Amino acid sequence: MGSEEFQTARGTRDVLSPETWQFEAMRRLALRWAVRYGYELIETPIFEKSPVFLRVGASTDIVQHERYQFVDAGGDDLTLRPEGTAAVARAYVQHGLASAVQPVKLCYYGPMFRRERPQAGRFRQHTQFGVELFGSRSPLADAEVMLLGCRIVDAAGLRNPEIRVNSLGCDRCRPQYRRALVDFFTARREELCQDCQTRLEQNPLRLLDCKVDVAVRQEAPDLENYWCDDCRAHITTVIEIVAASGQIIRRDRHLVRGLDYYTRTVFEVGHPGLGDQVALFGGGRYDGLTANLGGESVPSVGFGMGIERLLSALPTALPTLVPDRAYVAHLPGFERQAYLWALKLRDEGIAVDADMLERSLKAQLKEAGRRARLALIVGGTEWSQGNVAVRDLTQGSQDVVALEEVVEYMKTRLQEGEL
RNA sequence: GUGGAUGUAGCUCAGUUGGUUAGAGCACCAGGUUGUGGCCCUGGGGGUCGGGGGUUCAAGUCCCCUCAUUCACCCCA
Repeated sequence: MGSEEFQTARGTRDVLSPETWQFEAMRRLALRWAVRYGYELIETPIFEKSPVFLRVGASTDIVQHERYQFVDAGGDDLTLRPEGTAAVARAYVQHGLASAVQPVKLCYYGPMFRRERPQAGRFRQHTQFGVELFGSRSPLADAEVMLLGCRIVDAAGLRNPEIRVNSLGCDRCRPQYRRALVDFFTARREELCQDCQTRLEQNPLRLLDCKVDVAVRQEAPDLENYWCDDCRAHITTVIEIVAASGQIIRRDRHLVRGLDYYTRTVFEVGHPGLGDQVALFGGGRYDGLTANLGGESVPSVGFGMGIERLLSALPTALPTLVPDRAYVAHLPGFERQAYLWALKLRDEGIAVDADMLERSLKAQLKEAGRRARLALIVGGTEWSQGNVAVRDLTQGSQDVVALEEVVEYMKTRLQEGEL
């Protein structure tokens, strides 16, 4: 097991083969769909100057308590990114993408860091795929990002995902609702749990999704009755478009989200197998974000998707990208010839292994049987006649092939992979 | 940050009311077959019993602390 101090840090883990290939396949799947929907790929650093995140989520748990923040040797105050949106918005402003052709549709894929207590589907380092659509205030934009997310989930093998959606209103209507909410809960303060009493002061909207005070919250005023005409029209249209596409969507009047930059639309897609609390992906609209980062105000929508969660929820593994392998075994005295053949076959595009432990033919074939589909056996009478024995390790059959035909023979017998 | 459960070989786990050198299956290596894997047989390597302290003639086993894992809460992907 090894010494404790030399193990992965809490909430992090190694991913070994074959699981690594599942991650790789997932990444390709997500990017493939994003490209179909017209997105460009962006990569931002995994750490940013701390103010980038502080500015965007000052009141949220993930930047208040869960930050991996450090001061480097030069005195810079830096933070490992806890989410993708702030960083991508920062890049949008920094590179003047506001003057590019709108809308600007970007997607990203990479690790995120939050110092949380690990548990099922929750890690201190996890991988997110996300998209951000800048420059459109149309309900079509909201619908499009939701639908893209659902396509990826569905294509990965989780059929018929269900979107839960809500509108938090805008600068005009949300303050009124907020006041009504505070009034309502203040009057019934004694009935609230400890957490909710503090939420009442810090983030009243959060009272809506408390799992303890379900009875009280049922009676709380509904956002729907406070939406202004524009907000009402917006969320209504979003739901109509998504539904018209055949995608399941329903409003959840208790859905609010943790990042406080959201305006109007917020949404989540969960999965029963993961427990109802955790979302596969979630996001919303954040019309004021770029303004907070020193740019002009640009309407935008996006989501973040938890890759570890999605992979662990899949009923069956993703198709593998790994090609069939071959193994070049040898009789005593033919190590060098065998190795040269392995090199030649690799140059021909075939995945090939060869013995590096000076093992017996028996041991070589044993290893080959575990990791390869075909084994070449170099040496002996076949070799002296200009041939080589090729053994099919799944069937147990064996052919003698002329050396000049080996490459072609192998290519037709082995299934190619994407890697 | 709060609460519960669990830590014995690479993996999955036995280990009787505390009692000799801590076991099995799988995996790994070698031999049986000096030109052929998968089955079978034989042998082998591999463990500070998570760590520290305590009780005891004696601790994997009992007690305390600690660390890790895990589940739930908080929050979130």
